[in-house]
Amino acid sequence: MIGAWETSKHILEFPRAIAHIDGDAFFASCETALHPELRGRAVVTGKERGIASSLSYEAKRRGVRRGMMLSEIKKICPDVVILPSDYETYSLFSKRMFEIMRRYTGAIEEYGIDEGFADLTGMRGPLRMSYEEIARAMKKAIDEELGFTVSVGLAPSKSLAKIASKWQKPNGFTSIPGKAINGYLSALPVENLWGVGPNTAKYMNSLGIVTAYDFISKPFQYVCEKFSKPHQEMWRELHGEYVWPLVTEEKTSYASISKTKTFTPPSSDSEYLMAQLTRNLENACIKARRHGLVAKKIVVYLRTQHFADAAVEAKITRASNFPNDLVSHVRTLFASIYKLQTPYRATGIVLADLEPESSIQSSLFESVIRVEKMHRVYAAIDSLDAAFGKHTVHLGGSQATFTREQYTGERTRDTGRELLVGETARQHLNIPRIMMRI
DNA sequence: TCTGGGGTCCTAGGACCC
DNA sequence: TCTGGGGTCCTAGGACCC
Repeated sequence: MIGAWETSKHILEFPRAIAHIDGDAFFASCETALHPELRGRAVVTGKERGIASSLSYEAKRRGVRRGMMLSEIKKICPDVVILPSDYETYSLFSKRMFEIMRRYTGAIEEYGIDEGFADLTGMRGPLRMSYEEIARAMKKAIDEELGFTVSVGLAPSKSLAKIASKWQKPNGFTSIPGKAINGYLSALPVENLWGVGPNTAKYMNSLGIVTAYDFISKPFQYVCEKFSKPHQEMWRELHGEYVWPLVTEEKTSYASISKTKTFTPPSSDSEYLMAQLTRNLENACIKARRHGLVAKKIVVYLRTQHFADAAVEAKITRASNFPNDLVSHVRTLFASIYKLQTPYRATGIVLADLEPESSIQSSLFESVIRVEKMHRVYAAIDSLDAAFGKHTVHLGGSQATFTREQYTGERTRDTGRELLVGETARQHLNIPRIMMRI
């Protein structure tokens, strides 16, 4: 238990200096940096989804909002430039941003593609600058080298640094020292806090807590009675205590890998839904193989038109990242939640309880030869996909999700075990449509 | 924000064990 | 066999983030 005395002593003697760096309209800014002729124009990314995912400030000024339909955007802003999101390219900008940040401190958390934290504590001496000077220098270097601006917040904790970076945007710099906290929080609605979503906001309002200041004014004891751990921690963070540490290790692994797909119109055709799930499974397995992970648990879920999700999961006795190993589990799970006559609008697969491939020792009872063979088969599939596009080789079961132009559309008798090859690769390599049965 | 896709963490409650 | 207490593990579901 942390007593009040201990807490405040900690704050007074050793306040942290946490900077939060947040890219301004990051995706749109990357595009503008690459294509200077777009400067000053309304730029929107998200073409592939049909809705705006990132917008330039000019687009915002013209009334475009995140999530807006592209057709609607064209109406209110006819000269808008609409681009597909190019994550590969944005990742390169992101990488450069974090490299610049690391010049000032090694303690960097890459929180998202367009934002991160830097712990500047202890760097005043070595850099011969105040914390504010360091944070400003960091911002200046990023702005100049990336070709677009970021907004920076400086505060004693992560959640306050987040508030600070959002305080003035774009191209903002805001510092919230411990003494100034109340001033910033008194006008801030609780729903703007990091970690407070619509449900918690509603709950807080029902307790008469409307602003962030209302929240931190409550005694800690009260907060412990009414809220669970994350919001108790948030209360301390907002008081200027450093509670949530920076996660500075590079993310090397995943807790889970999921793939979902929404389709229109909704469908209640079990064969079609199962085909979608098979394709979700193939996608998830591709990612798992790329990261050298195998799943011990698999989750299947279906989303109805009304967003009432149904999900079931199963343990996998033999951890795997091969779709043909897992598809029978998917079929069983699907059958247990699928309801006749119910239109579904999306399916999803989650691979969970992931472990490194190397940690799995094959049981004495299973054929070592078969496992070796599957590794070679999927190594070949992955390289064919790399050469001719994703899903060049796929299970017969996911056939129904592909368009006719791309594939022949024929039904296969055995959807679970046949590996089919896409037309382009077939013609180039002169291989049969049914590559093999496994 | 009438809703896309990919994640993480927390909690309550049940099963099961001494 | 009506009954006490405590621990651990697992699962389902909720909530939130970008």
